[in-house]
Amino acid sequence: MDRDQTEKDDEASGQGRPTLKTLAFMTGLGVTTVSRALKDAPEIGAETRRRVQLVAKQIGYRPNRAGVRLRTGKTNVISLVLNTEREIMSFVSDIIYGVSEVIADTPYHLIVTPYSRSQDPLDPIRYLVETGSADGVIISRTQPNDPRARYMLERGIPFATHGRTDMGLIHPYHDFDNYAFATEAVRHLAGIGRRRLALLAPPVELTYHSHTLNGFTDALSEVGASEIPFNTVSVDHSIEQIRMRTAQLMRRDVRPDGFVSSAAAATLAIVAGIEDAGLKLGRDVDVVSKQSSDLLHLFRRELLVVNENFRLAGAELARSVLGWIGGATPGSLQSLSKPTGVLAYRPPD
Amino acid sequence: MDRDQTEKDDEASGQGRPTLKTLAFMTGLGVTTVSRALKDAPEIGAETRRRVQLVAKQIGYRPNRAGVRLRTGKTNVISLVLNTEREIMSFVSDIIYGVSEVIADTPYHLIVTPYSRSQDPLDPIRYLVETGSADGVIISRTQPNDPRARYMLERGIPFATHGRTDMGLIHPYHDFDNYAFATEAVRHLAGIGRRRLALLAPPVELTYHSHTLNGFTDALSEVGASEIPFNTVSVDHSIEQIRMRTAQLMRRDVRPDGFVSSAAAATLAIVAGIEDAGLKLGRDVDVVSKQSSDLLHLFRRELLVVNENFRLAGAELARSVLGWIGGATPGSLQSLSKPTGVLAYRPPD
DNA sequence: GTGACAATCTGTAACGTTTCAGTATATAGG
DNA sequence: CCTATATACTGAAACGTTACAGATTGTCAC
Repeated sequence: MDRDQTEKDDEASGQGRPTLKTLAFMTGLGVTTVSRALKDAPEIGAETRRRVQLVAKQIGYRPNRAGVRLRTGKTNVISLVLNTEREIMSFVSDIIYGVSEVIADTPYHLIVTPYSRSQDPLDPIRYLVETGSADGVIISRTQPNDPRARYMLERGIPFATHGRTDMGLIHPYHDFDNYAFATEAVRHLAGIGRRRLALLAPPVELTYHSHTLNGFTDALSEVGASEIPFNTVSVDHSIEQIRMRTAQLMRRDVRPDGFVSSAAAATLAIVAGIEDAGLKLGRDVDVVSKQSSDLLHLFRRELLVVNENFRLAGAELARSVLGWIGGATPGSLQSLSKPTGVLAYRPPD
Repeated sequence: MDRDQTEKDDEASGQGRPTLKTLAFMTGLGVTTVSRALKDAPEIGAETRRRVQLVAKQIGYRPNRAGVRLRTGKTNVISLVLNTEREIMSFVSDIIYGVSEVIADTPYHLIVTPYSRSQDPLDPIRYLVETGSADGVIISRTQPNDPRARYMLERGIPFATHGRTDMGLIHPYHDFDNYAFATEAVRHLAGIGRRRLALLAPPVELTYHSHTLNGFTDALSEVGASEIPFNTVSVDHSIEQIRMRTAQLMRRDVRPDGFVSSAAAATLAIVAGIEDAGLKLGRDVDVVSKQSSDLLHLFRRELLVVNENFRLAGAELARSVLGWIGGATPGSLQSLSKPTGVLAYRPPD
């Protein structure tokens, strides 16, 4: 009956990962005190605080995530939700790096939550919310009336969207100014004498479709050019389809002498289609394209390009989510990035 | 003094997420029994087991990850460790999707652990291992003598490498057969009359550098062609540098009439460099390139390409790690993928 | 010397899970 | 009828953390 209290402390100096108990043992303090000292609670003596923090640093103490998560519900996780087949390749890579960059010196981890073909985009969101798997969520492929944003807004879970919604609801977002992109593209094409323009737009269901389209048509009437409809394909279509449709279009009597393309890979297809029809880029037709990495000018010197920085988008989105988690007001966490360093430039003939 | 026992059960039917306690309350069983019934433990009656599992399914019970992790140490997390600036773009995206595909119907989550410029590649690994943040790890940019693999092998944490090591240690890996790629490339070039070949190799420190180089030189002597050294740059160099060096090389007296390139983006730069020097692809020189998405043939019809499937690599790597976690022997979890559907084909003049 | 009060520190309980060491109940063996 | 033994279930403890409700000092006013 007398051996029960000496063994109670469980060899707190053991070789496993240090815990609060280890620290308590080493400093001679209680676990509670150590816990509070580490988070600068006010009722801990200044010297004690310093002492605890010193020891903690020395032995490389790191709070156990599972312990914190179980006790507080805080996961220290940001989830990036991605569509497995429709997402642009460079987007995935750059946005991940952008997010990483921002959360690097925070306790946050980035988890990637994919959803695949034919699955309801709401599924992964429901999963995350129901299982409380993340403190914050980043979604892309945002729609004007986005059920995911609505859902998360209702449950009060912090999130940020890549692209805006149009539901009269306020939430953090980061968006590229596709309206500005389209207008600048059209103006530039008009400036070099192009009059009949076609737009390879984003898929209709996404918000930036209308942004792009509005910019395109507004600028068209501003410069007095006309539109050659090209809405049987979007940037979501396969390379082959876009190529084929472009070739078809270019063989018509009234064919475009200028293209505006919302994605780099699609632009490759457009150019291929143009050349399939026996026409020449820069002579018969000019193409302005968005790109996210500086490669299109290697493809064809004649291409006119505008840069969209996905890495920046990732960083901005991460900042927004963290801001919301940190208590900032959602309305203050919205940002729009202007077409940067418009590289559209035509080499002299 | 009498109100203390009735409230003890904590309103287990409450509206929060269902827990084992909720299930225990609903079935009238003990928490322990429910826990064991859910995992098909032998000492639970057949009917009880079915009943519990039915109720669990009905109310959508999902084990709390933090609870499991705290109790058992199992994180149900696979970590993909990536270099933030050197990783190939399409690699990141495809490998993530490949991994996702495999872990989709497992309880595993994918977390991305980045490391950046000038940081010791061992840092993120140490972090993961020390904090016990993952049950399994996937690394890329594998070196012949890879400290990361050694480290994880020592600590007994399951991992898989993209690319092989050469340390006499056995561990799961997935690799593309770059030796075969290089030999096939050289043979093909020789077949169309090319005699002086240059190789744009992977960075020397990575294992697949020597695989590629060996395949290249072995095939060179086999076909009796000669090498034009081009080792001042690797696929890790910037587009601009590769372009410039290529142009320099092509202006020399003895210049290559064939290139083998280990990466698609680098190939763009090589072609640009060739054209900078006033030469023509397909006439003065041919280029064989690896690619991971089917875009290079759009860039220049004359390009000869071999496909490497990163999505497959991701899936294979995930399977390996899960296999190791599941108790399989590391030696049985190695795979090598052959150059698939070698598209190297020369359009007739 | 007593009471009040601030300043510091501490034990206990709880988050949800699994494991350990049982406790009942029934069945069979002698 | 009593003891073994298998079957089916259960409570308590523990993983590491934080919140709550004290507990122990010392200081100061009166």
